[in-house]
Amino acid sequence: MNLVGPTVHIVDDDQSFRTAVGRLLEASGYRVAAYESGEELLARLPSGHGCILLDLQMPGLSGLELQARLADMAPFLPIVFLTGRGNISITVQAMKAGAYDFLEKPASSTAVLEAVKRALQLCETRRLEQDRVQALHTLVARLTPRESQVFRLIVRGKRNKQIAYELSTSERTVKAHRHNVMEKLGARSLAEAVSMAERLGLLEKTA
Amino acid sequence: MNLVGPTVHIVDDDQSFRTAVGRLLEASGYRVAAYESGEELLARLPSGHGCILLDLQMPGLSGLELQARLADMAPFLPIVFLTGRGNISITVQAMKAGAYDFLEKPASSTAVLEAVKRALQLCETRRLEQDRVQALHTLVARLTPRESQVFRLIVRGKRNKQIAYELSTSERTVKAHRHNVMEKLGARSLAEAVSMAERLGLLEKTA
DNA sequence: TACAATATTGTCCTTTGGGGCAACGCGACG
DNA sequence: CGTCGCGTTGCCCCAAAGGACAATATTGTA
Repeated sequence: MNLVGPTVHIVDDDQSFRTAVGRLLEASGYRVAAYESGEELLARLPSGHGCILLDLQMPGLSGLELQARLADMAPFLPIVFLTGRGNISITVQAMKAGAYDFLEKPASSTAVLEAVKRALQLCETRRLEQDRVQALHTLVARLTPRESQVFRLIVRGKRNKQIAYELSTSERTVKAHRHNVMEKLGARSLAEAVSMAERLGLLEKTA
Repeated sequence: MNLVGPTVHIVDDDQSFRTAVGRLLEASGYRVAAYESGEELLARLPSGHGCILLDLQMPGLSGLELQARLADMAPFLPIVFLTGRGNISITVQAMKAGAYDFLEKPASSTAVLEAVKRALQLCETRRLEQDRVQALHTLVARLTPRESQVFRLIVRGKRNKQIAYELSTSERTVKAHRHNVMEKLGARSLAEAVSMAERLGLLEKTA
């Protein structure tokens, strides 16, 4: 699904605007998907590489409301607001909520293209980071419940003896689990295992 | 120096405004320091717990220019813009540059107080985080050059043997350094040492 | 010059970690 | 009913780490 290249999702209730901006972006080599409302965007929730060009005032979901929904549902798609009736207060709200940029209509072609270009770069960065974390999650998910317990204790510096005591089992058993953990995670040293746990936030949580 | 409580630094070229806002904040129990220009603020660079209330248009340094300077010089002081002649573009610039909030004159007392209150909370959060990192830096700084080298290799999962080889010394020596490292860092396990290194970004850098 | 910090190395012993080999009990699923 | 995944455990052995005790060499500085 990612073979299609970056897609710019345009959400605006003004049909002529969608067409105009869509042509501009397509002329620059981007794939474009247009939506008449926030509800429509949510219905065909975009995935993959891209960004969102969002109007502020629309019938139904407002831009800010849609932004809030998207923060959960499509966290890697940067949002660029592009609106005609903005004000400072709204702008601040949008930026605080994580908008990547905020442009005013009419915006110059170069401004829009520049914003889209950078937003797509950000999307790529987010996805790479997401992929790294996802890969770690996948590895950790393959641990059995018991192995997972042992893992948490290992990366907190507990000795096999202590782990055995805390889990009410024998040291030999802990060794077996420990072996499985390291193998399943592909960690060639304790340092690697700790590092993985750190990136997954397993060290603060259970503190 | 931190016994004095949070200080709100007001930077505005309008004397009557400084006085008015200053009184409002003092009435709410904050310490206040007022500055007529960005240059004046930089000259008596504030330290400690606080935040900055910043006008946009001023003779000399503009608000955005001052913000850029402060990002380096006082990174824990959140900046709240409070200006009468703002526009969306400027707002976006300020927010992208890390401003905490952006209010328009005239702003209601409650809006100003609320923004200041939250900015001070953010300052506190930043300072706590900063203190943690600083504490780690201090510990690591106490390592001798050789110990530091050993530390970097330890937290990357290298065996004493390998470290000895890489540093062209004996395994016994590495053991000695390793012992010193763990003691100086107060790490009771390898996991703790790795965790400290991770927080200091020592694992990506030398990767 | 003498002291302090740093880097170095040795021997000896104990504790821990890691792995091989083998085995048992249990619950799930076909 | 048999297989499989999971958790369990024992014995034995080797490698690695940690600590005790001791010592040497270099260098910068009081």
